[in-house]
Amino acid sequence: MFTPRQQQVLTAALDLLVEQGDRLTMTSVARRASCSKETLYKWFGDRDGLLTATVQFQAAKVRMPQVDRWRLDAASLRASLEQFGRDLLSTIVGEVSVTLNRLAIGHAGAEKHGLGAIVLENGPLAIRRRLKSVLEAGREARLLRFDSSEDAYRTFFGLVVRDIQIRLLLGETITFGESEIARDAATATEQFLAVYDVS
Amino acid sequence: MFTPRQQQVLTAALDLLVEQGDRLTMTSVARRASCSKETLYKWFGDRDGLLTATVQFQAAKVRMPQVDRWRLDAASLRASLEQFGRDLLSTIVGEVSVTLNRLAIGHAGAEKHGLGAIVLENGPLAIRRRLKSVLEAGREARLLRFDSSEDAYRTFFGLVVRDIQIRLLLGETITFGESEIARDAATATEQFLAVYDVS
DNA sequence: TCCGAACCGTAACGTTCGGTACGGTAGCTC
DNA sequence: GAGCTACCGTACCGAACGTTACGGTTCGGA
Repeated sequence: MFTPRQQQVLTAALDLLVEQGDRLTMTSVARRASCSKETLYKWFGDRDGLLTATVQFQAAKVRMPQVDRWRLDAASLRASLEQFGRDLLSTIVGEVSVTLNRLAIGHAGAEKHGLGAIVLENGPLAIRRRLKSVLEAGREARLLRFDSSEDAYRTFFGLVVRDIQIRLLLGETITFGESEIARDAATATEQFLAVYDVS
Repeated sequence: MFTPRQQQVLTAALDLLVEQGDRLTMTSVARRASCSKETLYKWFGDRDGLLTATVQFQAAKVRMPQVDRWRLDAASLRASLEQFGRDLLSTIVGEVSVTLNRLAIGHAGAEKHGLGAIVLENGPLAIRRRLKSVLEAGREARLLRFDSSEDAYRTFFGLVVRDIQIRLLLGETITFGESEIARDAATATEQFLAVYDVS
């Protein structure tokens, strides 16, 4: 997809993005990456192309661990859900995630939805794909009860994320360590099971 | 706070903001409002001042209906919660809300958190203030059980909003009518009570 | 050793846009 | 009517920045 040298450039762009947000200039990227602007334009077309490539590059780095589906009982289901909650929260509170979401949201405001689609696809939707199969396995095993796995996923998302993401995006500085993440994921799982568990 | 003429100008700015996002120029605002740029700078200082005033102006227009707290029983509590859910969803899915949230998020990415604070204060936090008192009244009346009303509010927020807001911000076009809002608010209330109801 | 491709660094171009200056006008006061 | 204030419309200035152009360097292959 990208040559090693291109990956160096994209890494530099990502760093600058985290540091300065959307205000990064082509000149600053070229300087940081020790490459010429001509090369940037040759490789990525224009500024939007560079940003798109950067987002794709970052997205490709995120590799979701797969979760076992065999031997699903109440305990392992709960553990899986908690794991998903932790993954989701860890991703969302990360500086890179906040930065790229801000970038994509800014682009969406300029009628350019390309970045938004990429971020959506590789953030929430990637989690969703994995989680849905677990949820459906849980239903299959008579551990959960719901009509639409889509709705169930979105409820889980809401219980985990709550207002964290929007507050981070709006600039609030929330310190979120491993322990808070684990606690929130556990609480959200508890609440999710209180709603969807076969009771 | 603002003279009628100033309100005309801010309305024009808000319209342009919804139409073109953050790309609106001082010239376009002046033209749309039929005023001179000199006046804009005299009244609002600079571009950021104009944007801030626009956000404040819009925020001041949103007047939350108060909810009765007397005679709180299970039915009226449920009705209040549903009403809050509908209010929250209606606000969030509105074009103006999406636009101003995008604007504030962009500013937060540029280390200028002023707009983010205003949006936060007049959006989620305004709802929270009202909802918290209802929640605490519910606890007082032995209808709800929770330790932290803050956590309870945030859970309700998550159950109502789910992934709607982030998807809208990222540019997804979701058609959301009265009926969907009512249904989602009802479902969220149901789920909230399943978690926090004294059972 | 020569050639060409790729790339670096930098200079330059053109546009956009925030911000300022200025002349003209309507309305109000004395 | 003179003078003042507030405002409109427009022209202008300067900086930032995306984009292009160009000379110089490195390096692999014939």
